[in-house]
Amino acid sequence: MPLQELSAINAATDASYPSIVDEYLALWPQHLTLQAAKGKMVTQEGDHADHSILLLSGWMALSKSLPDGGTQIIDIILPGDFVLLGATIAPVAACSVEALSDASYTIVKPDRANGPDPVMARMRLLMAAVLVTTQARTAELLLRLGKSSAASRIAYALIELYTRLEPLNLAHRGRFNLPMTQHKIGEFVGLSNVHVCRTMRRFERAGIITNLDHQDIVINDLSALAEIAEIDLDVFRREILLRRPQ
Amino acid sequence: MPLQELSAINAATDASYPSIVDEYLALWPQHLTLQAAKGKMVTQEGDHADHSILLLSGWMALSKSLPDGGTQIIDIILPGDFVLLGATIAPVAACSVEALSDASYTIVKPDRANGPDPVMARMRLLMAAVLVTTQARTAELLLRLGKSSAASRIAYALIELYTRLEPLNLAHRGRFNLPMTQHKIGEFVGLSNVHVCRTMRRFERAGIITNLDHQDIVINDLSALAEIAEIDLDVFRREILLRRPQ
DNA sequence: CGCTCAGTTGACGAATTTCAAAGATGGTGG
DNA sequence: CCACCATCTTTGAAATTCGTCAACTGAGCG
Repeated sequence: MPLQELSAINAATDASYPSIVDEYLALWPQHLTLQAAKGKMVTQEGDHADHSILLLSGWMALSKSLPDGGTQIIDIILPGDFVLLGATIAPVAACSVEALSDASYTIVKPDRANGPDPVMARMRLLMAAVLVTTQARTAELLLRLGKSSAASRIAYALIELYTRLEPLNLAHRGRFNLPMTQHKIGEFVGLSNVHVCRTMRRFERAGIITNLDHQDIVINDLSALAEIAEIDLDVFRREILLRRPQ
Repeated sequence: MPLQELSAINAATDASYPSIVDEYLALWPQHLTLQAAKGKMVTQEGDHADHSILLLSGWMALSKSLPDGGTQIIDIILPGDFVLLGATIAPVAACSVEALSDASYTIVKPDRANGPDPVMARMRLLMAAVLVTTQARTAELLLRLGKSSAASRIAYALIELYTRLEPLNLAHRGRFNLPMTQHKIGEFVGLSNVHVCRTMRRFERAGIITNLDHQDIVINDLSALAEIAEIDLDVFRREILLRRPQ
């Protein structure tokens, strides 16, 4: 990736810390900020892990793989999201975590959230809020993989990402940066890269989306996309978006 | 369902309360036991709900539906499992809960687990343990729906259920009661009922499973099934099974 | 310039769904 | 007890969706 784009991404994400990140960092002033370059596996499935990751900027993917090599992305992680890698009961990562773009993050040890201290209680509440929405997203993705066509699933993925990026100020007027190859998108929605390509080209020829230089996507007709995805946008926002406690 | 079988099921499940249920009920002696007849929707997607369900006996299914009517089962709920219907932050059920067999359950209010009281802390730990394994199962199912063939997914589902039922004393020597129609199995693994039928008949003709009167299933060759499902049974048990805290 | 990697497109084949019809089963009411 | 009914299972045939293979293009980078 050219240095120019890199700094552009960082500028955008630095400016967009969601409020939950601010609050977390305030609750834990001693935090350490870590960096991961695009493509780096931050955690491998099976690794020992009893901590969580709080993503500060950039994109990551939570994924699982079959022995034969097939990989499924379970969830796309955006700034402000927690990843619960493992619990004290089961200190083994069930999923891999990979940086989809250059990213920065911080580690959350479980002892930061277990205890009677009111700061810890607040931490628990913040993390619970993120985890509930993560579960909701995963369940929704499962529904899509089980019951929807290729076009519907891709339309759904684009809307999910756009809807989540908008309140983070990472998407404006339908346009956002999508740091995923068609192969990765396929791993997310359960399709081959070839079929992802065909379907997105069809959307593009229909004028529904525009694909600028394979980095930026523009959704020209959100309601058309929502119809293909079988989404009621209002309901969707209510269910999928992160609600900050209190 | 004939009365005979009903009492047989109840006898089996009554005898098999997992230890977590015992502990929960001891922690909360004032609990109320509720009943749900087979087929009853205990909770509808979209309902107001800020509580959890603890299943005491029988089977339930957690599911989501598309507007066009397609339904995907997100998770099969067995005795001892919690269902987190909604959080205080978002008191709306993201999923429906349906009784797959006659079942008994109890409601867990959030105020039973939020607080500094050591009993509540213990409750939090118990619930967290169940929720972590639930998430692990959901992620694994997502991987299967995205990347596996029909045969592999069905083999996987059978092994998942068998593996979970065994420590509950609800499965013995490969045999267990499966209170799901082929249509429901299809909703679980993302296939049409017709293809579920074809695939299971193929397993049966290969001698891998036996289907007794459409109620009881016998896994004759677990390792063959594991190979089809691309599962390492030891790893699988470690990752998927409920670990009780401490 | 030549390399690699990602996107694009066509042709073909495999996996799965849908449609349709024929058994099987258990429950219900006469 | 029997007849009827609804639901579930089973099987075949046709249609559809999607994956694989293969070739070509274009952009970025050394």
